[in-house]
Amino acid sequence: MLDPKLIRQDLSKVAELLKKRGMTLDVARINSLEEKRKELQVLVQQLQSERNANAKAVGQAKAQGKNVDEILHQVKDLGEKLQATESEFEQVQNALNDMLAMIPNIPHESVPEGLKEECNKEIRKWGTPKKYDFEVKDHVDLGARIGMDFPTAAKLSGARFVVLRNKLARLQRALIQFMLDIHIKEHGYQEIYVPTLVTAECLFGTGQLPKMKEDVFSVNSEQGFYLVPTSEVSVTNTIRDEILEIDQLPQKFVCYSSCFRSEAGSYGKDTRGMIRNHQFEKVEMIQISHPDKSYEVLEEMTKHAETILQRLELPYRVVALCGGDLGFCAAKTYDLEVWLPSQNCYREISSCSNTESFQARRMKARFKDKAGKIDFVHTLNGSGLAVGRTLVAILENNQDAIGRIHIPKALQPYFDGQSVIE
RNA sequence: GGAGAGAUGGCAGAGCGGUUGAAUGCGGCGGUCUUGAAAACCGCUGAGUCCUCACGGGCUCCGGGGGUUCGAAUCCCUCUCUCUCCGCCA
Repeated sequence: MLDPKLIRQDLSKVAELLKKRGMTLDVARINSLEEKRKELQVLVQQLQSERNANAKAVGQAKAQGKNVDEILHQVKDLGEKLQATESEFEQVQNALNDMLAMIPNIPHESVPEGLKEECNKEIRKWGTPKKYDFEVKDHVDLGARIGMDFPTAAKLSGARFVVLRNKLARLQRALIQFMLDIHIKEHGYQEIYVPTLVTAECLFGTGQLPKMKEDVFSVNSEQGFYLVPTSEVSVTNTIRDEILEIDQLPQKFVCYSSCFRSEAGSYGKDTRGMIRNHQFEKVEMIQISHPDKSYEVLEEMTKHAETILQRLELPYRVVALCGGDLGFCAAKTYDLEVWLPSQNCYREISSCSNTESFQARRMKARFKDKAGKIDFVHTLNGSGLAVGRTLVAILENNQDAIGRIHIPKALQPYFDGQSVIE
């Protein structure tokens, strides 16, 4: 959520800045609602003040044993008037809040201009895609022989799921452990385990609701749970409604969890394989940062994700997303894209974003500085990494002519010291 | 699943229809004292929001929502969560 004060004071500037995303703000409607809001709020508070004064007068009169009929008569219809005004005010306020909740974050000034994917800016590249003197297979073909089982997954749950058997299941688990160990031991993150079934309130906090409702699965339960599309939802919401002491910052969490996405709106996209499944595993980094530090943190966190790819010897590039490609909450995002030989291109494997105070404001996550001044924290999140896609990348990049998979050195200790999946 | 108890400021804990945003204690901050520290004493110490250039002033919040009332932390309804006992269970 943007700062309501900013919206009030400089709406045209906000509208201008949002154009970078290709977003058009309904300035006229916001202005007229805002005007009404002000008028009604002043009126409501005036009436409330009157009511309070009267009630106090009654109390005092009674204490002195005086007759109160006269005061009571005077305030007879105040209640009704107040109630009517209050409900009108509430309506306007709700309408305004609903609009506010749908406005995306303002892009950082360093975000590349442009609305299309092609406008994303390559920041750096690491590694060189291998040359293969044979026809490369994609992960589906490679996986079929060694335990990647889509037919069975389809039997269980339908399209966009996978069953991993035997060594592939083991490989996935090794990757999770490997990533967690690096982030915990080398990058200083604290491991955290969280629920993957959460309330609507959490999803509002991290910005998936109300606008991105179609992307998340809701559970048909009494409690109205949702399945998290990323553990960012649960982890970031741990600080909802909190006022942290300044020395509690930064908070660095790493969390492994399953993630669930409905992938509505991506029909026909990546239908083959395990690039875009309804359920996938992810190791997620979250940082709760001081506002002054959050852009340093973003750089640092991106490097942390890169470390994993480097250790796994997977070629990748870092891309700064352009305005039009930014997620709803993000002020700035770096995507890490890993080389996939079968597609002959780089594909997203991690996304690191600074949401600044956008999520913090939605969830009232604040901190208190030394002087006692309270302000919103900045929240950042980054995949470190998407495990399923990492598995795909390892299979495809490390295949040989006879379809064996060579395990990267750094991962071998997590894989019983084995170097090959035959 | 059954029976009961509870939810108040950073924490502990009073208040159970009127001038209480809330006694008291602890903690925290500032000061006096001290070579320094401790102790003692004094003062301050919740969040949010609206109007205002400002000075100020108002409003909201005692787990969430609704109701009764001129007036609710206090009464009623409802939901959530926590605790105790019984049952069941990975």
